[in-house]
Amino acid sequence: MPDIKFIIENKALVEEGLAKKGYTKEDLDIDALIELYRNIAALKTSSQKLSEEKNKLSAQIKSASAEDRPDIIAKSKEIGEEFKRQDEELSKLEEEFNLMMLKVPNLPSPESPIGPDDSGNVVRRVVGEIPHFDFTPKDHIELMEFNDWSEMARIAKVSGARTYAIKNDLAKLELAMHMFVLDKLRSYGFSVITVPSVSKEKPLYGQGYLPFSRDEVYYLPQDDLYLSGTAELILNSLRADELLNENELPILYAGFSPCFRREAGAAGKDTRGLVRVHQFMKTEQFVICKDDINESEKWHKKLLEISEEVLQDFELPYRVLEVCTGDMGAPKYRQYDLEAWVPSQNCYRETHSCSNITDWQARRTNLRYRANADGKVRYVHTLNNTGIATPRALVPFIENHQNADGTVNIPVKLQPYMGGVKIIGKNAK
RNA sequence: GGAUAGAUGGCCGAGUGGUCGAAGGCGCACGAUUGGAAAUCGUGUGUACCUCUAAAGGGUACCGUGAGUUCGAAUCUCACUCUAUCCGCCA
Repeated sequence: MPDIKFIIENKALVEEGLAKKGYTKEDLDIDALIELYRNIAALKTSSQKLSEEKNKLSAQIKSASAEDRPDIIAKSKEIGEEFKRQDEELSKLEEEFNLMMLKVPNLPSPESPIGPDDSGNVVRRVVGEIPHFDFTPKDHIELMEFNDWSEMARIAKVSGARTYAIKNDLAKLELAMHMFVLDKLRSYGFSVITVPSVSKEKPLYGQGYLPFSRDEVYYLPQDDLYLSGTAELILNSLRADELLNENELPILYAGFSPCFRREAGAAGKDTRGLVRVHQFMKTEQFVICKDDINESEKWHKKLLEISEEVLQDFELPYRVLEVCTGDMGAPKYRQYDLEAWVPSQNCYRETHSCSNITDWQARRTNLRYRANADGKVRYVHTLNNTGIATPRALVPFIENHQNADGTVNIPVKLQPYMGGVKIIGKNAK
């Protein structure tokens, strides 16, 4: 949701950005949007003039003589009626305009690779050695069964498809990963915060989930609430409508929450195991910073660096993908994905998604700050990145670190979070 | 679930029909004072939009949200939302 004035003044640029993101004129008609805005401005001017006149008359009434008074009142009433008519028309147009504005995506960074879909994503770097096993490696499901780490078949009976129940050392590992990442984020100055998984509707618009992908989110009609797909949703609205002091920035949150996704568009994909489930746990990095593209790009790099460090500490081979314009969601200015190596699938799978949203969400949540330099009020920039998301991250973790006897090595950095244990599994001593 | 109370500017808080964008305080900015700072004193300090513009200026709206009464609403009426406290229940 960029500024309408910016859209008018930079129409060519905006249309170019929309095209890069794969928008056609049918998706979003910028000319119609601008036309609508012009109509609103004209009507507003006209109705404000009426209001002005009416106010002037009202002010006279108190001091008017007894014989003038009825005339003034009558005139004022007349104007009032015309004003009401125009005002109603104005509300209608504004509602239409606002709905349209909610559909305007963020413009992509000039640095972002241009492409139609995920085929246009660019590998920026590949880190770590892909393991070569001198035995036949198990996939993560086999490892779980072998070590009595899960109840996948039974939980499907209870909770349906795409759910998981893991136990014993694997359950401990899942929680240890979050504790490890939360501690790391705290050391970088983030406030650790646990947040709810239910949300009212408004924050979904604030985040930019709505009006774009309603199918993806669980809805609780009895309470008119939604289940959150990520703590980003909650953190993005936590400070909504506030006017911050620049000295409060940047605000760094490490948010932990259970997350829920319907996976409506993923039918048939990753149906087994821990890769894609309806409910998972995520530690999220969320940053609120100044309205300065250099500043937010700096944070974007920093967030990426932190999650790369997580994967390195977990001793996982991974690659950094820069997501192309056509594969980015509407809110995003620039996006990197991290993908960790999954031996059983012989490919990299996404574990982290790191986005600079610039001021797009802040405009929706009305989150602003007063700049020290000139005292002006500006929208903040927001950024988000996965800290760690489980159980998905367990998949590359246990597959890459497995031994011939079915045990799994715990990387040195994580051992303190596992009570000093170096190897887990039924054959471990 | 039951019962009360409340929602005003960056924050706190006054304000029961026109002189209220709104007292006072805090905060913030600038200035004076000081060797420097604190304290003190002085001055200033809302947001959004429209119009005009080189700049200034002019105007409209906003006191939780929505409707209503009135020539005129922060103030009166109605509905709703949210918050706090107490009781009950509860991980």
